[in-house]
Amino acid sequence: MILVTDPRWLDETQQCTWRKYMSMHAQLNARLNRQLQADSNLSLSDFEVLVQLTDNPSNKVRMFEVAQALRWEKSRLSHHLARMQKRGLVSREGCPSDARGAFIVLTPEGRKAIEEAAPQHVETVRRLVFEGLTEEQVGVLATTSEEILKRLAAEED
Amino acid sequence: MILVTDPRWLDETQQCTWRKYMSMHAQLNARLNRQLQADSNLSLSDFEVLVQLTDNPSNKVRMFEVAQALRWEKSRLSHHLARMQKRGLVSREGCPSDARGAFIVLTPEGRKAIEEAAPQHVETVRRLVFEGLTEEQVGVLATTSEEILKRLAAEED
DNA sequence: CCCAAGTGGTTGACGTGTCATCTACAAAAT
DNA sequence: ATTTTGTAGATGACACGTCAACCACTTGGG
Repeated sequence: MILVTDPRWLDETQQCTWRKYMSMHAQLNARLNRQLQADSNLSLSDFEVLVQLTDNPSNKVRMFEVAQALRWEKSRLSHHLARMQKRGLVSREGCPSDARGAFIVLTPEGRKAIEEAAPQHVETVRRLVFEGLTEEQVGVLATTSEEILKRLAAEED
Repeated sequence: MILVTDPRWLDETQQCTWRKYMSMHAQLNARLNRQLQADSNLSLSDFEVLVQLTDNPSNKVRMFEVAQALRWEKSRLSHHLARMQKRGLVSREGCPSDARGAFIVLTPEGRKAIEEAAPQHVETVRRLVFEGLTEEQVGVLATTSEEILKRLAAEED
């Protein structure tokens, strides 16, 4: 029986925290997806793409910029946009200054969709997450996320 | 311009925290999946199922118990087990006391797979997550996860 | 100018997750 | 005993994500 802390393993607290965290996120994510889908016929991914478009005043962004912002693989974005385009949420437009490139453009329906979806979605996030946390807990969540992001970035191949 | 805090929206800090959190989790998850896949040819989901089996001394668990423990939809588990069975990681066995039921059984290959995968996986989690956090931050992560889990459970339809 | 290397984006194959529906059996109600 | 209701699990259709390979264009040496 080993009682000293092996630096290569997780202690009881860490393991328990890890399981709770993973379970929490999986369920939270599933819930948010279901809520969005049921109320607005959008997935969380659709929502994130639309946010990128509305964040930009021209409602028109280069694909690679969206991919960078969301840290999506380009093929994922390509597939996803194809589906969103088929549903009329976005359209594509060539880029004059770089013949390879493509703009993705928010359509009126896309705008309508996110404007209808946002309030309920945000309210769900607020109710499930922030309503139950103190300011300090929110602060720790932010710094914790930052720290992990830093480590992920540092190990980028 | 509204300066008072609207209880139905998120303030700047919350919104920023939320975006960081979501981005962090998405990347962390992707990284863990890639690491497992590359080193052990397992997905995170495979891993979680195998953990359920090794957690039980008989290495044999009823499907609905796994589904409950992981909070997976039964159809998801059914599909996933079909794929795992095809790869030889688990096998199925009828249940004598309930003719509808099925046991899922860890095969020797399944045991070998998780025993090889676990150390590297745990080390990756430790390095990316726990190494950078203080004990207190870990504690807050645990209580935060618990709080959100509580709220998810409370709203269960 | 030309060619090699890089970048923006697409495609196909395949594993994964959800929903709705279905079967077979079990348990409770009448 | 029969009928209803519920539960365990499978299945098919479809949305989603990743990987590897690809095409078209750009860029940066020679």
